[in-house]
Amino acid sequence: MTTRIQKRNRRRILDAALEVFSAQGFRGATLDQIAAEAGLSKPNLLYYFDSKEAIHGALLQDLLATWLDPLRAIDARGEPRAEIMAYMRRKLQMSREYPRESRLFANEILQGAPRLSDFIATELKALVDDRARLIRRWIAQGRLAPVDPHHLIFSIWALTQHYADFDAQIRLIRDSADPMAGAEAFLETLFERLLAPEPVAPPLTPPVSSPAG
Amino acid sequence: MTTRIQKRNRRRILDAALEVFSAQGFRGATLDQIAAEAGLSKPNLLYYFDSKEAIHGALLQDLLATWLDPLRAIDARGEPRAEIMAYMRRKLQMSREYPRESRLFANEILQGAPRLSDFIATELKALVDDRARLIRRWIAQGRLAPVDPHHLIFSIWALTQHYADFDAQIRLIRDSADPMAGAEAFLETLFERLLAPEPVAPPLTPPVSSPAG
DNA sequence: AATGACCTTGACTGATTGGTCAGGCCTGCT
DNA sequence: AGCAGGCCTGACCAATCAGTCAAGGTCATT
Repeated sequence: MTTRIQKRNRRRILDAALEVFSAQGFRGATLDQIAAEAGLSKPNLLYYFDSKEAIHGALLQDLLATWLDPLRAIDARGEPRAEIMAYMRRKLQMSREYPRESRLFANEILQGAPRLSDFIATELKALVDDRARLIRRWIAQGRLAPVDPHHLIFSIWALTQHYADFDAQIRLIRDSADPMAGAEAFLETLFERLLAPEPVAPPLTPPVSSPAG
Repeated sequence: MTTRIQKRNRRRILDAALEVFSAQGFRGATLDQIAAEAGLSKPNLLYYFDSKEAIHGALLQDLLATWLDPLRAIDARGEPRAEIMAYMRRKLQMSREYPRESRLFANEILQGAPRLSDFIATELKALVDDRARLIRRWIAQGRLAPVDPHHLIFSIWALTQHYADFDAQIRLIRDSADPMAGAEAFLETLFERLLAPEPVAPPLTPPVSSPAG
């Protein structure tokens, strides 16, 4: 059973670890930093978690448990453009509310995804492929502009996570106190125009002169 | 003066260091790794460079010397949409040809840009602000759709660099041998639709009933 | 082939780091 | 109050790391 103290200290440690790992990467972070941030001693950290790896693994597990939710929430029965716009908005919201988690993830991928390759190759890939099929169906129905579904998903990831992952750069370039100001409106315009089915010419039935069935 | 051997070994070291730093980050990389990758002994590395910091600094300096070129090359006299499309294509080309440099940069920004804040706050910001003014002028002339220039630039960075920085993830999701296949066509569609001035209604002169000058 | 500058390295050092451990403290229960 | 479990820590260890150094090897020039 888990005591009150355990619950509190595990939470403290994971929060401190998220702060440090997301800012320094796995190898750059030290247990001393995490211990200081958590207000605990280093041996005490190791009383609650077996190792540095274990702390990091627990963080990743927490993250992955909800990482796919926004993508999963795309509803096949909804209106295509509204569904994708809502997905983009959910991802942007995640960047705003959980920038440390986004950077933790980015750090892992940047280093070649050594600890995430299994998750990505199985769970994430399966979900993405499924959503790509759905988008392709929507396109075939003429309800979305014909775009490559994988690249569409990647573009949503890239654009939304950029605001969390490259926050330091954006802050230095924009004078605004809120580096994400205006981002949502911009991305809405961008994806509205990308996905609007209007500019798509209906499938041409070329004026056939040859005898057809 | 620099001898033939110096030139060769410095190049070897910087190439090895780029490989290791871009994959592991500054703190994650070790001189032993770099030495092994370069085929030199660790003391020999330190014969050519004063310290680990010095190697990393030399890499950043090399990178920053050309990092702004694509943005600088936007020509105020050119056709607005063509200029921005060409900029996007140059950035994508950089991600294709120099993914390690892109990841080196991304690593730095992710960690809060400790070694780049000066460059970003001065050189990069000045150039971005200048380009933003140019884009705003183009928009005022009705030659581009009205979009926030800063977000437009950020979106080009996000979308193009994503293919280099998140390469590991993309590889695992796409079966294609070339993770960037189709990226250029997709991004061309995306930015064509975003920037096309057509959907923009001309500035409304509302049917005024009150006396106007 | 001799000279001197340049190049290379094994062996080392001090600092940092992840992790251990024996012992002491606190907390909740009776 | 006393006790048993869970909780906490100073001191320590072995491994790893950036960086040093003295000594020996190599190269171009004469």
